[in-house]
This record gives sequence, structure tokens and C-alpha cells, in this order.
Amino acid sequence: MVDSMAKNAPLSRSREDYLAHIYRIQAVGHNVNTGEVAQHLGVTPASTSAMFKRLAQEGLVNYKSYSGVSLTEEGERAASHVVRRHRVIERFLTDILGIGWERVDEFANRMEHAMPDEVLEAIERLLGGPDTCPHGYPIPSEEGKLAVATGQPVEALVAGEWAVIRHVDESDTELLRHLRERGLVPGTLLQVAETNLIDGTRTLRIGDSTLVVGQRIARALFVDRVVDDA
Amino acid sequence: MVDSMAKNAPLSRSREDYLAHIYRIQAVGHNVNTGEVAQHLGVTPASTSAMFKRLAQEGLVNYKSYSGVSLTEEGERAASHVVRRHRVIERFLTDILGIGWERVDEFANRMEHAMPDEVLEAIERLLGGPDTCPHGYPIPSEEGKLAVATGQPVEALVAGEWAVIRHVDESDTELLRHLRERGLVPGTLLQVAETNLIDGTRTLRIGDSTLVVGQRIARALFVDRVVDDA
DNA sequence: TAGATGAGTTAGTCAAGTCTAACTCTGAGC
DNA sequence: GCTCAGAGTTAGACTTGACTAACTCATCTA
Ligand SMILES: [Mn+2]
Ligand SMILES: [Mn+2]
Ligand SMILES: [Mn+2]
Ligand SMILES: [Mn+2]
Repeated sequence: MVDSMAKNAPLSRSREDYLAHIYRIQAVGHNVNTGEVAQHLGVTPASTSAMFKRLAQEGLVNYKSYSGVSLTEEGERAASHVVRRHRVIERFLTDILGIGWERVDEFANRMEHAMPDEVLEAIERLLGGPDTCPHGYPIPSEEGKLAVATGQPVEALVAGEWAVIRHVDESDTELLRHLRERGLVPGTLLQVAETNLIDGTRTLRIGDSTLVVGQRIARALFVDRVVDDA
Repeated sequence: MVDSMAKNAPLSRSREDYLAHIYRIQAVGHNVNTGEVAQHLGVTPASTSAMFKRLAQEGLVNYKSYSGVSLTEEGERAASHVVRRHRVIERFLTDILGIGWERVDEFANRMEHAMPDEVLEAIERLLGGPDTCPHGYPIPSEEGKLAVATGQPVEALVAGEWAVIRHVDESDTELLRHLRERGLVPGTLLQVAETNLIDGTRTLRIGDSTLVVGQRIARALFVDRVVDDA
């Protein structure tokens, strides 16, 4: 309830993008350095440094020169709102409008900054309160609570293990189309039948069919192990 | 087909707003002066002058100092796209999301700049190709063709005349709520039963009921006369 | 433990878009 | 035809957020 001197000016588009990317990097446990943020956002490290300083001044991140940033409580609140908008919009685009999941991340990146709260809430009601985006990432609640994204890359599994796909890397359009065409979507149960350590390929069993995938895919699919109690 | 040196950089949000407002003013036959645009956009006349110069340089408007602007062919194409997005979004907000018509203009003003073409087309398909916004204004076609908005204010009618509401002024939230509650929406048939020239009120007959309205409403309702062939 | 390497920061510049204050043009009324 | 009020324009400043080029710091290696 303490409002901590909140000037209620809405955040600029730029700030929202920086915060959301910091949030996503933080969510996978990495510590957030200038270069990684710059790369994700397609700006120079110099610009990122400048923005880190502004965000720190405004109390949205903790920033120590040469050692990266972390979100403050206020920054995390703001960031989770943006990520929430992003993921709900993605769901809307795929589920209601029928747009392919390989394109919705890009579209949501634009739309996430221009969506009034009331509109977002109406969309969420229409969708029936989804809890993940189409790529499997959890949607933060209104209050900023986020279900922890479990999962590790298929690369980490050994032959014989069963697993369920939880989420997939959403940054590569080509790869996403590829995955969907092969049924490699969140929720799918699979078994690693064979791992070929020479060339990095894996043979996956999905239902009745088998599929050989290379390293690129083995790193983009995040799964939870399932105990084989057959 | 002639591309006339089109650098395909997308227009800035600001340019889109200026162009769209110029378009709307031009559509009702007014000539477009600095002050009116400035007022609509909530900026100073100085800023508007500066933008007129930029738009002229880019070939989007014809501009002669001290005598206003008009859209070039290219400017009209760009402007009609923005207005089209605005009005389709309004329809989406009212018809699919159930948001009240008094708020959708404001929301659409933000969203109109962040809506990819593919998303807009999908929304339009979902709506079944609407041809007006919720307030009755025509939606320009993809190619920029616009059905002419007919209609004159109720103020212009004399006692006894019948008319159909075509569109309503959409800028005033309070007024819009008021109108909807009284059934004064596009498509409604009414008769001016009486005009009181002393205080500017009119008595309207709608279906079985009558309604006394003042000047504010009489100027906000745009109607087409209907011949009374009873 | 002294470099060297590369990530990160600072300094300086730029473009877009806004503002205020001071000006200049236009046309309505005399 | 003057004149002058008000609409419109110019001048100059500011903010945001980006860039390049030159620097500085941290760390890893020899
Ligand atoms: Mn974005
Ligand atoms: Mn996603
Ligand atoms: Mn707008
Ligand atoms: Mn409308």
C-alpha cells in the first residue's frame, strides 16, 4: 500500500522493452549483463549502459558499473506487466485469430506497448484465463506472480528417458515452423530413443513415430523428465 | 504502380496521428488549418507548423505557409490506412470484447499505431468485414476507398421531418454514454416532433417514446432525411 | 604479478518531436 | 486603402534515446 513516491507517468516504450528483457534473462537464472540485453534489443552496448543508468535513477533496477543490473521490486512489477501483456497477446493471436505461432512473438513485441489494461483484461476473459503463452512460458498474474518455468533442454537427457515438452525457444521463426510441423509443441510426451554423441543427433519417439533431431532442436526444446512407470 | 521513390520506412506514430486527423478534417469538407489540427492532437500550433513542413518535404501533404495543408495522393493513402485501422479496432473492441462505445475511440487512438497488417486482416475476417465503426463512420477499404459519410446534424432539421441516424460525434465520452442509454445510435429512425427556437431544444419521436434534447445533442447526431411516405 | 583482451562505460553528436516567446502575415472592419 | 487582432510561423531550447569513437576496468594467461 505504501506508494513510495510513485510518479504515475507511464513508462516509455523503450523502458518497457529493457525491463521486459531484463526480466526474461533474470527468470532463467542468468545474471543480467549489458551485452546480452543489447543483443536482444538490437541496440549498442553504449545505449544499454545509458539506459541502465536512467532505470537505476528511477529506482527500477539496481545497477553497479561493470557488474550488471537486477530488477528492484518496483522494476519487477513493471516488467511482469509487460511480459504478461506480451504472452496474453500471443495467446490471443494464435487462439482467436489463428495466426501461426512462429510470428506472434514479433507481433506481440509491438502490440505489448499499446494495449490498455481494460482491453487486456477483456481479452483474457475471452480466452478463459490462459496460464501459458503458445510457446509454453507462464503468464504472470495481475499481481506479478509467476509460475516458475521448469524444464531443461532435450540435450541434457540420456537415451531411454521419457519427458514432456514444457516450452520452446520462441526467437527463431524458421525453427518454430519446423517444430510445429513435427508436433514438437508444449505438452507433447516423448522418449529419447538414442543419442549419437559423434554428430550430436538424437532419435526421439513420439507416439508411434520416430524423429531424428540435431543439436539446434535439442537445445530449443525444454522438457521435464517423466518417470517411466510402465 | 509507379512507386515514386518510396522509401519504405514506416511512418512514426506522430506522423500517423497528424495524417489521420488531417484526413478526418478533410473528409467533412473543411480546409485544414494549423489551429484545428493542433487542438485535436493536443499540441501547440508551433509544433503543428513544424510537422506540416516535414510532411510536405516528404511528399505527404501540400503545404503553403499561412494557408493550411491538403493530403497528397501518397498522404491520403497513408492516412486512410491509419483511419481504417482505427475504425476496425473500434469495432473489434465493442463487438468482440464488449467494451462500451464511449471508450473505444481513446483505446483505438493508442492501438492504431501498433497493429500489424496481418493482425488487422485477421480481425476484420473475424468481424465479417464491417463497413462502419461503432459510431457510424465508414471504414476505408484496403485500397483507400471510402464510402462518403452522408448526414447533417439534427439541428438542421425542421419540425415534422423524419430521419435516420447515420453517425454520432465520437469525441465526447459523457455524451456517448448518454446517447447509447437513450437509444440514439446509428440506424435509429426518428422524427423531429417539435423545435423550440427560444431555447434550442427539440422534441424527438423514436418508436413509441419521445425525448427532448438540447443543442449539444442536436449538433452531435448526424442524420439523413427520410421521406415520410405514410 | 604484469600484460593483454574484451566487455563495459563515457564523451560527444544526432534526429525527432515538443515547448515558449517573439515575430509576421492576412483579412475584416472601418 | 489603412490598421490591427489574431492566426500562423520562426527561433531557440529541451528531452529522449539512439549512435560512434575513445576510454577504462576486470580477468585470464603466461
Ligand atoms: Mn516491445
Ligand atoms: Mn511466447
Ligand atoms: Mn493515435
Ligand atoms: Mn469511431
